[in-house]
Amino acid sequence: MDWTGIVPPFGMDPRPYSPETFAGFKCHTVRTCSFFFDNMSSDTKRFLMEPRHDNISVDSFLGLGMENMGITSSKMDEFSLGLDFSFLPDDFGALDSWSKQDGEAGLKPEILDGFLDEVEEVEHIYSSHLPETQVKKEVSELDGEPYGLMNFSSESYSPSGSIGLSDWSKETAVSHAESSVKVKDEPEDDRKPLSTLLGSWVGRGRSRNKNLLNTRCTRLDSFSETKSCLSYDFRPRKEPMDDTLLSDDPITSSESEDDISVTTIKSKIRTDRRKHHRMWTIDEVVKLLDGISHFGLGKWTDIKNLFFHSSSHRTPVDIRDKWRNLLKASCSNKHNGDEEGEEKRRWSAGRTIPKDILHRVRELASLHSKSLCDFHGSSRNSRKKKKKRS
DNA sequence: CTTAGGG
DNA sequence: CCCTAAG
Repeated sequence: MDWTGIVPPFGMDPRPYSPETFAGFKCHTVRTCSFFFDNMSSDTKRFLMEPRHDNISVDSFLGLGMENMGITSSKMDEFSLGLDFSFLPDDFGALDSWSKQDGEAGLKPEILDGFLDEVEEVEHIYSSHLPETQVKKEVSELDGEPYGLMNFSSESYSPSGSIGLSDWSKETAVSHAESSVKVKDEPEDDRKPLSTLLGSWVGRGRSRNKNLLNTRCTRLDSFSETKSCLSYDFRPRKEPMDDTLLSDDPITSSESEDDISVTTIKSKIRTDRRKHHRMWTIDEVVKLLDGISHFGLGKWTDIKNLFFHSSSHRTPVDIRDKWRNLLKASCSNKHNGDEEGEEKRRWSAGRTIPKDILHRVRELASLHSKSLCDFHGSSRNSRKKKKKRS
């Protein structure tokens, strides 16, 4: 097989596994199996690798072949911590009955659905990289297998329509094939080491570009790392979402994933990693102030879309919080007589906000009838905060 | 979903 | 930065 253009997960060499068998079914050829395996989502891999037990360390699998990439196990810990396989049941009775070619007994629909989604994604990847004839050939090699993995045609279930891991994989594959990961209109793009990047991939996805992505994570807010959001979470944070990619997705959510199953399966393993703290730059603050003067107070989403569109971080809430802090600072800092240059220097040290900025803050605040210095901590006789919207 | 407010 | 309650 020609490996060109086929990108193994996370830059791993595609061939270290060479599993003759895995997932309980035999592979006709190593290359078929290996390819199939590599392009499978991690969830599916694990599902197949560990049909009965849920307590095998993910690291032990993910670490496979990673040593020669200089990825330490501690870094892999960071990576694996962010993964949530909770959508899989604790016992894999479904698979057991399935393996006995019993499609009915003990086969929980939601489990099957989830698994079929994965299979679909595998098929998706599969067909996206191979000529059709070759696909059919390869698939037919698997067809006769006892588990009949590929026997489930895509019409045997309603496609979830979720963007899915497959799309992300394709995206990544393409980018890697072109040996250039495009970061669109993100000037302050700071490339992070792989460990950090992995950490970003698996961090909480919630509220990241939520206004753009919520179509796929509908009603799953509370479960940041559920299956449906996995693909969402899996994106590098620095990578702004491609609007075209989003908009051309006809089906907007995987509502079929009923809350009950998600809720019941929801894991206790909630990796609660905070978003990386990003210092606000002067430029960002200026943009924020410009946004407020443009839209007025409270139009955080508008401000975000117009002035922070290229900043994939900085959610409307972030912007609002920053304004809150600026307002507070403008109050406490209003009796400051430092000269300009000194302020700028200290700003870079993260200490003081330039006076002109605070001036604008106060200006805007008074312009919008926002009483200054009425924050809880600022004055001891904390007045009631009265807000007036335009 | 978007905002406001508290932590 | 996070979470939650309100519209």
